[in-house]
Amino acid sequence: MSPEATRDLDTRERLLVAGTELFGRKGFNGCGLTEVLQQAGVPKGSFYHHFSSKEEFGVAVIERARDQHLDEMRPLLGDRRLSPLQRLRTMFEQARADCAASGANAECLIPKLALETGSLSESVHAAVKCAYQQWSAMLAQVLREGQNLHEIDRKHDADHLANVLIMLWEGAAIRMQIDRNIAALDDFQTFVFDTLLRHPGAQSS
Amino acid sequence: MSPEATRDLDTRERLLVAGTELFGRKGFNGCGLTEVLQQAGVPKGSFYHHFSSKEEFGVAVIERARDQHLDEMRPLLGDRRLSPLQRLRTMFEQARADCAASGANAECLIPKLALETGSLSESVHAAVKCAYQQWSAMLAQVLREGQNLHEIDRKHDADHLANVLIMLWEGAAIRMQIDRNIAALDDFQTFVFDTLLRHPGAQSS
DNA sequence: CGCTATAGACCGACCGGTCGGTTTTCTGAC
DNA sequence: GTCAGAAAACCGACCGGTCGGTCTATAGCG
Repeated sequence: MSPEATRDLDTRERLLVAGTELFGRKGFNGCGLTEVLQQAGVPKGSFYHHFSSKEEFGVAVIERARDQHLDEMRPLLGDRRLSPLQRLRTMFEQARADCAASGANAECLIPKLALETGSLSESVHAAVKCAYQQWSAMLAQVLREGQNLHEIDRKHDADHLANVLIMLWEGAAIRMQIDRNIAALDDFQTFVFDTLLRHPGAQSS
Repeated sequence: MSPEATRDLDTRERLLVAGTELFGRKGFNGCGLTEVLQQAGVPKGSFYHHFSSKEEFGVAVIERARDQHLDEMRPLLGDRRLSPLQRLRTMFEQARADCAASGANAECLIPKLALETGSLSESVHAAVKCAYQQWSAMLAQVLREGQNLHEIDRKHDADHLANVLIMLWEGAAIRMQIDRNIAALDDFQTFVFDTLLRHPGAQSS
């Protein structure tokens, strides 16, 4: 990487890191640009060199969170040393651990920002929908594998089930944020892995 | 009711109606007081006679939505002419119809506002938790009845299941707001009533 | 009349964004 | 390698507008 690219990414990245943390905590409209800039240590003129508006910045924060989450999910869901069900469990346990450590992860941040800014722009809308589609597709693939191996109950259509799992996770994430503890995520894990996905006759190991 | 009380409630109620609609659409921080006042046709001095701050107003909006939702749920979940499962189905179908008609209902509005204002005050927090506890208790009671009648699968603990249903509904509500259609709520219905709650051997009618 | 409720001008703070100036980096000519 | 000019990136004072809240005056009511 050339020096100017390093400089460019450094400032921009610092902004995105600060935006991710502050928008996650205070919301998009609840946190002014000034605060983001202070935390990132970037003056206003620099900000507008990189992003044409706060809204474009918000889209970039969402896209970054999405891509990071996908990068995290991919190796976990693709780990062929484990069975499909184990891969799913590992992935959700990692997500739970992320939430326990920092209070939120991309799957919590993105819908939160989307709800708040949903009436603003098509860019936000498109970025969020893209995230959901990718998450859903990845989950559905692993679910299908598990069903084919008789490890996961075939009662539910895999695509439908993937959507349901994401919705349930989002609901649990809301409760976590409201309750300020991760009990809801534990409920999610228990429900999904101990009963919902359980194949009649499969071992729980 | 005395005339001044009518007068008092009229202005206050107009504010709460406007707040419910605008906060639901634009969020708490995304919608300024001026806009609420314009829609309600209430001058600023009057607003501050009834509410000491925007935050207190937000809490009142949440509490009103919660109580209205409970008032709506109660007769549906308590209708003994129907079986427990049918009562649940009717209630969620009514909620779905509310969302289809107006874009949201209390169960969508409350977590949305809670996420946005969660770092603000204990009052919001307390009001939201109270809502969840009441919804959950009501659902759990009906689920338990259905399980006792072998109408609803006993695989899941009723209290746990009530929490899961609420989380799943919240997740579906988020998707609805993001996708701008109610397909996610239909997925919720299909999943919950056609598979999840179905008692092995029970008729679907 | 006294109290409640309304009315709206006003306040300082904060908002997102603008814009002229400065510094740093890059590029091509010599 | 040096240098001059251009481009990229940084810098922060400034802007008009909006924000939530204050406060004095007035209207309405019993």
